[in-house]
Amino acid sequence: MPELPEVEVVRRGLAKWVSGRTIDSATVHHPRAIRQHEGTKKDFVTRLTGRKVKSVSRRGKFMWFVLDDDNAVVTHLGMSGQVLMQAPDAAPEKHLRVRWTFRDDKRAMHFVDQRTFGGMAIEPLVSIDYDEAVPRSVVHIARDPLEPHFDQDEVVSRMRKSSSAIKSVILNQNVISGIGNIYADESLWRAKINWTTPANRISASKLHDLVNHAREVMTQALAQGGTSFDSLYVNVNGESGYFSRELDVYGREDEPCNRCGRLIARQPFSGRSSFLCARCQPRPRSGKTP
DNA sequence: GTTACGACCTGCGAGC
DNA sequence: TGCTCGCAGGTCGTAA
Repeated sequence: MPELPEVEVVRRGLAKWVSGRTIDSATVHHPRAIRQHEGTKKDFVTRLTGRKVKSVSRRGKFMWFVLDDDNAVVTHLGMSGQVLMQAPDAAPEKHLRVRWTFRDDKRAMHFVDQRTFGGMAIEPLVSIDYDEAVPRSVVHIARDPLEPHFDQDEVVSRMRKSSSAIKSVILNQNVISGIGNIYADESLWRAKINWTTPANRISASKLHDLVNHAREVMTQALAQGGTSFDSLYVNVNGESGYFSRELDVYGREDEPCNRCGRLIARQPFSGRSSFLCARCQPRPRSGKTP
């Protein structure tokens, strides 16, 4: 499941392969892959043909190709999206959704997505602060902890205004971006916070601690190429990351806690799962457990 | 304005 | 062996 480290691995790979190259053709193999694009499939293809890719940027889990006409191709990997650089004559993958070829006839770009939660859309770039520009649909996404202008004091302040469970708050991409289910559980374990704790009942220093752990765990994951549980996440060369071996709680139900030895528990959370150590991360005293 | 929850989607494994 | 069902989960829209 691609979260910030996995998307950044893909972005770095793409930056090497496509920056400065001119798109020769674009093919849409599944309409759902461009459902966020405001124009038609023909419009998507026409507007890409002949455009040069200047660079590849990212905020949180959103990534975009900056084109030479001041538009951007916003790309979200969803749950199962992959961007692969393939030989021009490579056979199409079973779940190939969008394909670009380039005028230099070197490797083509394949957007592959089994569950089609991801997608691509061409959008204008909008100027924001610090002389930066982001695609229109990314304006509402908060800065992620790896960005140079990430304002941690402001993020903690926003967190403390919410009465929601802290896990819901750190998964809210409008508050802090890039964190998904895996790194949320890992950060909360490192900070010794129970995921059900209302955010406004956690001290500012503890929330700073949590954000620092989130930054730390995602930086470590990035250094190891991201977290791969199966073939659903790979880099642009089709290679898996290795951080799943370092996870302390996520996916480790009934295994001993690396800190205290108590068995890791799995709890339902909004239709999905939360993993935690009940000893290291005790429930809030008078809080209600969902 | 804030919060909670369902819908979207496909492959895989468990259970029958 | 083959079928059904639950699970995985990021984002968005809607309801409360």
